Amino acid sequence: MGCVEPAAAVRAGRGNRQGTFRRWRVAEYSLELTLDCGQAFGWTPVAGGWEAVIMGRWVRLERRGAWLEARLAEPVAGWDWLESYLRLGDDLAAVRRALPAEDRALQTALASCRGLHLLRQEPWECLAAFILSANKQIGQIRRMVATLSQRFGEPVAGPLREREGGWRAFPSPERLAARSEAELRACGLGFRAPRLLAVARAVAEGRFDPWRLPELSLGEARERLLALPGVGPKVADCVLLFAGGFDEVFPLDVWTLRVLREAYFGGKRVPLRRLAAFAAGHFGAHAGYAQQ
DNA sequence: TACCAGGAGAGCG
DNA sequence: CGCTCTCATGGT
Repeated sequence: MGCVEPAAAVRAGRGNRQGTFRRWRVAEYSLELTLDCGQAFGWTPVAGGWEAVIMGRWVRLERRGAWLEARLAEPVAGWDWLESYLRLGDDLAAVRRALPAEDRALQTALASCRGLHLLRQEPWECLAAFILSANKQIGQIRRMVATLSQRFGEPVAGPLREREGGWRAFPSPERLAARSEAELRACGLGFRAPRLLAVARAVAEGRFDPWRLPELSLGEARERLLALPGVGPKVADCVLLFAGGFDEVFPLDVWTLRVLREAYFGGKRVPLRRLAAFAAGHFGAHAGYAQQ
């Protein structure tokens, strides 16, 4: 039954309470580990909390003792969208129990990442961000996402921020598709600009629908992602895991490859496809949590 | 200044 | 296939 205390859920009418403030009693939830681990790139630490625009709304999250608090700029009718995004229903203890107990390297990693949740992000923004991630560091990815939002994103109600011209959502496919490659390059995207633009146009024109990925089988979803320019195995797996609801996916990047080689193959050089096969078999249904 | 960053795509043998 | 090189840009 997850991290949400049943009494709180009942009292709040299962998340349908109206307003700009909501809090959940959580057993295990680290905002820092969850929002700053490289799965999402839009969150900023502000005055002891975390702020971002998600699902078209400005949101501030803060941890107070056993409570996770959310604050909005405008009232909403319900909170399911945020509970889903944060995956508040995930029972981390149950996830840990389902992962291989005899794996010491994994158990050590789990112990140091207590409270790290996967997120269920918006498919389009997640796809775009990971297309931008190619050969970039996390800080640079954040900057690209922020610049695109500032210049091309939809304005969103939020607290005053004079210097940056207010809060904006990550630009929709349609808004990006209306721009030129030169305008995207001017945001520091480099060779990623034509890739992002091509995918934005594919989505805007209805040739690809990232919101429908969860309806597909894993194989089908991955295949469709890989057909897009700028999307290879790593980016595809990140989108499948962080936005597609496929928890069994284990994205292989340079860091996880390094760790896998160290922990399970004595640091020796191993063919990438062998590492992929090992990860797929070893970690099981919650491989995504193991990877994070 | 040289090197590299949580990849992908093109060009080889 | 599997390997290597290139691709823009900004930060150490």
